[in-house]
Amino acid sequence: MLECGRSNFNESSKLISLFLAGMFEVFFAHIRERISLNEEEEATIKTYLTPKKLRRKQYLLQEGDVCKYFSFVEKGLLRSYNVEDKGAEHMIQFAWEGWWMVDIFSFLTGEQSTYNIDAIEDTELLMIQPHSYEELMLKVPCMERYFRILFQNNIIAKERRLISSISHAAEEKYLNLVQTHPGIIKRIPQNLIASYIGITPETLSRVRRNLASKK
Amino acid sequence: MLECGRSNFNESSKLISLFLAGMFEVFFAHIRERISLNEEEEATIKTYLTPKKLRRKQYLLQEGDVCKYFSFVEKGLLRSYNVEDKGAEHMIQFAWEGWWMVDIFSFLTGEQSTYNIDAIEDTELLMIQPHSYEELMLKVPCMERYFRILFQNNIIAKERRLISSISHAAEEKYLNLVQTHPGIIKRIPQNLIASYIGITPETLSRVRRNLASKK
DNA sequence: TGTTTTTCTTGCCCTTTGTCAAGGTACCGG
DNA sequence: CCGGTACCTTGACAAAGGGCAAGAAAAACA
Repeated sequence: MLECGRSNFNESSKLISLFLAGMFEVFFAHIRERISLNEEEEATIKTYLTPKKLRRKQYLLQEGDVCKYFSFVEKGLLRSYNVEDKGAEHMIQFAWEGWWMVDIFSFLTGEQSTYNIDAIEDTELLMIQPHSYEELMLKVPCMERYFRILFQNNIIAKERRLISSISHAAEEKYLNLVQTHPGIIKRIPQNLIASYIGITPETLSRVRRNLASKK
Repeated sequence: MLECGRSNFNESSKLISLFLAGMFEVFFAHIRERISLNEEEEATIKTYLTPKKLRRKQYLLQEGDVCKYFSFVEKGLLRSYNVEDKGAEHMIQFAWEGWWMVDIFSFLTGEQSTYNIDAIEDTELLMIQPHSYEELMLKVPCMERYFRILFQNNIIAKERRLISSISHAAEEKYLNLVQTHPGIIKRIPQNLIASYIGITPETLSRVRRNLASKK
């Protein structure tokens, strides 16, 4: 896979190699912000990743299945959520360019997931499986460091969301979200945002009306 | 520090060594559940840890200070919380035997903390400072793995708390907490538990009365 | 471009939770 | 053992948010 730099490439394989290079662009930019890698390590990492495309509304994981992929979003937008007995959906996470998506519990333990993951927009992913995840960190030890740093930052983000959730009323929770993720608002339907902050779509609509009239 | 196994120990230094061994008991048990260590590595790790005792109500961190310690609870019980302008406290985390406590954002960035951390019970800690934290992982690489695994599990726990928080009504949130941390209820005052799940002490009191009458 | 589906807004009413205040209970420290 | 502080419970009322239903607006699709 991905043997670049050979001399007898024709025009079409140049296009393929360009396509493949583009495929990892966001991914390695993200990693290089956190750790440094040499070319050999980059090449090794690539062999552990499986690219995949998802169309809008397509599922990556359904409740009851085991989460077999830790997925990096190169392009597009995913959501994870669970569904109550009564049918209500609760947004757990969104992931767009530069974010990972997974049910980490199911991924690590192999137990059935209670989450659903699907695509809000057409999406391009790089996926890694549980055994590859473990093996990659043994083969390329600095990836252990990368994931440790990734998780540190995720804990900070989750802790902030949690504080907002237990501390504030609907309006403040919404303003908080707009502030921390200004980009989110334009790409994600309002009813999903409402669910993400734990209020109904009607309440969010009213909150936004009040905010608009205040200004 | 901690050079054990010398032949000329007298009675009193035996007592000291026993005391010091007890001091790390919970800590190494916790680590050994996640990774394996040889004696040399254990000895190295010990040199990075500072023991500390806190009395009930004593502060480990106050809002506005920088969080200079990543603290492991050997014995006792800590809480972290922040305080609103109006004076309301919001519990962020509890930590008892086998848990770490820190404002990880402030610890990693050196920026001022918005958290307070204090002791609910008399507490014994093992603390590590930011530069030691980074250095330890370089000297004992499997500690990088340990923290990666620790953070993975913390993410799972935080995600569950978050789902409970955005999905459920007061009663369900309380039952959820009782189920995931049965031990918590006995040691932590009810008003702090209420704050932890984002409801008022009055509401929690009513929830508990309803639950008691249902049975 | 027209049609269908999804998403958003609004009004009305009801439930849940918060607020304030008072009184009781348990626990801690001298 | 006694007094004070912290904690818990209860009631009455207020406010915030949820549920339902209908219609408007926007987006997707063919």
